[in-house]
Amino acid sequence: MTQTGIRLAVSTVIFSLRRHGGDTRPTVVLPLVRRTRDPHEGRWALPGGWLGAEENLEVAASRTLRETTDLSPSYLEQLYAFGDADRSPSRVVSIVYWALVREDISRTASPHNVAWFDATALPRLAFDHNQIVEYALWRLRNKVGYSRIAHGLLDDEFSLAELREVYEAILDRRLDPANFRRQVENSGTLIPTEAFRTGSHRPARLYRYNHDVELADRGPLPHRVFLKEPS
Amino acid sequence: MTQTGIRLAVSTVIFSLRRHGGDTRPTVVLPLVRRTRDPHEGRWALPGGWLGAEENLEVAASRTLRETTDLSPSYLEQLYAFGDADRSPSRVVSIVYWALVREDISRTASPHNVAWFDATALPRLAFDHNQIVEYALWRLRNKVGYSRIAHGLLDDEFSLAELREVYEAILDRRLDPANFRRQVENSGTLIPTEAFRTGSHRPARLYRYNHDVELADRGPLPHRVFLKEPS
DNA sequence: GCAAAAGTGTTTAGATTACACCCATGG
DNA sequence: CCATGGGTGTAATCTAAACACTTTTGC
Repeated sequence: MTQTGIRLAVSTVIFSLRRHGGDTRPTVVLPLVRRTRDPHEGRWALPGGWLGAEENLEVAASRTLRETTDLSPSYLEQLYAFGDADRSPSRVVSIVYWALVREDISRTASPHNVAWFDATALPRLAFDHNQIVEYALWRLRNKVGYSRIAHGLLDDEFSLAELREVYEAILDRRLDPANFRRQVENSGTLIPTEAFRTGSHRPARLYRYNHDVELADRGPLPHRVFLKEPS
Repeated sequence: MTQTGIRLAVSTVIFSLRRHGGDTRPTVVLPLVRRTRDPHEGRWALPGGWLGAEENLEVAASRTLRETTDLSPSYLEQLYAFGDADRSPSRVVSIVYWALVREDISRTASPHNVAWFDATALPRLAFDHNQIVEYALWRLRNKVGYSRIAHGLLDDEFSLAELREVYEAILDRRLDPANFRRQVENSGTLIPTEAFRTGSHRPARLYRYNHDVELADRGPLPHRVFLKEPS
């Protein structure tokens, strides 16, 4: 009944946003860690680590994420368990999470073995991590359509244009500002504040997320009714 | 670097349909296995077993499912990894799959420590298996709305009424036959045959699933969802 | 013929889309 | 005043839902 040789790792695909030029549109970026030992020494890999003997999975994801990248996520959800026998020289089953980090937090200095990459232009990563990131990106794009996870990439207060930019960065297409406004207004997830984002043109009202509204699917516990997902 | 005391199990929530009375509507049922040893001796539990040292996760799910219930699924998908430290007296992380089994196959004699239960009226199960079944049911209900998994509970050829009954059993509400017909016809997933289901009233045309159409969300890897024969 | 399910047609309400247009600000 | 993004209005289109109606069988 003893099980030998199978080790359990927990890794996380962390998404954030980054504006590369001066005031260009944001793009989806993620932090990777350069491996300092075999296998795949020198390659970039997802942040992660071994599951502690008495540690819950989600706690392990938070811990390894913090230890390797020094980040704390605003959203964390299990993605998938990857366990093919040949995905690593030794037998490793990885429980992979995915997370969102606000742009300002992801801008703090990273450990020097950590670097941020554009999510759509990754080098060849260690193990099966390219596939894992692809799946996480698919889930992110999928989920932004029927939940309010986009808020996990923004500050407490934000303008509708800023929220729309998050959607546009994730979905990689432009959205009609007028229709976008109505959609989110009708969703009841936003509370208007009295503050405005002042800048080069007409000030934009700032909104705050309505925390009374139920959060979407953080795993097996919540109960939603009947939603649609694109295929 | 060694990891001690954490064992990896693979379990599966298996759904099928059962007509209880003479020609009543089908309900969703699932097979459970009575535990013959501690912990939770005597309680009903999900079929499963330990992950083999060189065994892929999906293969382990198929194998343990076959070994404990003698069933072969028409659909198999990873559900979630449950790993809370206190979910079992010893540390066990369970990779849970969920599966569909056609009604005729589920009617074959089960091993005598296996029994079928109505999915909505379960006794208190071993470990956290009640929660797991709840989540699998939620996923099934969710997924039936945007994919064609319902076909996994039917024979090769079926009438629209039979397909609708599957939806109604899963969603636990009646659907308008006229609108249901149009929806599935427009989805392009059905191929009409020249056969008819003859019975007490006007014969109903039989349809076949269009295997050219891609199914939604089958997990991260480019693998097929509908399994052919027992693996 | 009658009952009941198979199958078609139509109407309505709501959501999505496209886009015209006004508003408010910095410069 | 002008350029630009903020914000509103509206018509066309698409979809889901409700339900009346016709068709075809067993009895």
